[in-house]
Amino acid sequence: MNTPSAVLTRADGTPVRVLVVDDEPDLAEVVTGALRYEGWDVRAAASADAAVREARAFRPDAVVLDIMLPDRDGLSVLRDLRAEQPHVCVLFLTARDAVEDRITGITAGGDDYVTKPFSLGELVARLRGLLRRAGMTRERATDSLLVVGDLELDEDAHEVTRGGDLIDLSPTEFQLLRCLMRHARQVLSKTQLLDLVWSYDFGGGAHVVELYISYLRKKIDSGRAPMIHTVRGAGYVLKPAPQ
Amino acid sequence: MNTPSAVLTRADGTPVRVLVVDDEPDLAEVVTGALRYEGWDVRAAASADAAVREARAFRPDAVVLDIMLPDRDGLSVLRDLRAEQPHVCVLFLTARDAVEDRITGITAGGDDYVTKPFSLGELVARLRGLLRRAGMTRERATDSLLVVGDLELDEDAHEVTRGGDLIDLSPTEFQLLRCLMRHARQVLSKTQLLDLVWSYDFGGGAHVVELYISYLRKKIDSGRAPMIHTVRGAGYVLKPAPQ
DNA sequence: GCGACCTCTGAGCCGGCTCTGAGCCGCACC
DNA sequence: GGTGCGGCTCAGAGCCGGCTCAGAGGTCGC
Repeated sequence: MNTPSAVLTRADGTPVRVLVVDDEPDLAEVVTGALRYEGWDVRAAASADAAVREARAFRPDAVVLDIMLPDRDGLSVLRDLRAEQPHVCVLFLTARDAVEDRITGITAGGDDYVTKPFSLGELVARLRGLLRRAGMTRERATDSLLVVGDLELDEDAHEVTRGGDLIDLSPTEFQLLRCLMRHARQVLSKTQLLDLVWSYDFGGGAHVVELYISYLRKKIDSGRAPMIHTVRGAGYVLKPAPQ
Repeated sequence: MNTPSAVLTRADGTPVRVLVVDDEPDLAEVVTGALRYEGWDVRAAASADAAVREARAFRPDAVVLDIMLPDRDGLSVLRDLRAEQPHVCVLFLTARDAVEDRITGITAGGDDYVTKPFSLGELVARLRGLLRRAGMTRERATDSLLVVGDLELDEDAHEVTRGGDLIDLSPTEFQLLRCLMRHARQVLSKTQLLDLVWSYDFGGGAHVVELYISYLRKKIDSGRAPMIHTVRGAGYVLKPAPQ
């Protein structure tokens, strides 16, 4: 789905390395798959000890780390990781109701976290942001900007403009648009959008996607040449409006 | 039946390898036949355990996997397959009403699924898409574009143009044209088209094919040199119009 | 505790798509 | 030239996919 040029790479041109640490096999599988699909080099570990061992051998650029592990606390794993690789980026996975004060200290150090249940698109975007800000990749700071035609989306500032006009979007609308923009000129099925934008435990059907597409159209396309197109029986595409 | 140049091959030039996993012998037979017709190297397995065993020996590039297997769940099979071959592509087969649960998130990982009853052309197209995007073949990313004369069909964007003019097609028209273009300069019988474009449980006769050919002609050939030709008693061919 | 916003469900509507049937045309073989 | 078959096209019925609206429930901030 990504064109090769869009793959985030390290300074030396090899794919970014990510270690996924989670003890739930299904979740680990889905996350691993999504990151691999980004073109990254991914390995998985199911416990804290395995994570430390794997990190030593694999030397990842980033670690996706579940805070609730069977054997040890995530924060102690962080200390172990940092002891050997001070510059590794860490993205924590945490339950919503879990204490946030422990985490807030972390984010000050440049790391980030997402709360369960999360969406895969969000996870990938956060990870990309971490890596980019850590200067670990070939992308420049300005590459937080997605551009399709006269439509611009700034992933860092969470800002969207069309033809220079600022457009206010809700969180879900923003994620949906980001997803469409990252795959511009390419039909995405409702299921794909559901899998990327909505959290993995979402029980509902693809109807929500239609609904949010209609919201987006109102905010982005209304009164202008449409950019969001329906492909009946297939899904939706975002394309620059022809002049 | 394909011209050799059209056969999708791995990087080393050997045919793509596909493992078909389904416990219904009839369906497995049909699918296996269709994939062999593409020039691919196909093997079959009738259970999850057999699939994992076969995959170990056969080392397929892609797996067509029925989600409803007698012995095990589809997602757990996926895990087992990925554990040994992290980059194998998986196309799930699933009943229409059984979608939604159990396989959420898989399209975000680059895998895909088709719902029963499906058409063989659809199955093949999805599989080709998976393999192409996984970079497992000689084709480049740009090869989502089919070109015959001044007629172009972009499988990713679901876009068709003739002489630069955008042509709007319904889902069935699109599939039919894709099928004709993939077998350009080659007579396809109405039965073949029926088998490829319509789902395998379609009850009607070949008359629909005539009907849809006439729709296509109106949209593609009208006012220009015709590209779709009738071969009386044999079927239809798509050829570049002579200048 | 209240209000604003966001998210999702359900229902209804509309349009277009798909397929059936019938009639017509023309080629081909008597 | 007649007849029959294969193919083409039109018209219409039914259905399905997608869009929108209205409203319930939840969350967050004040």
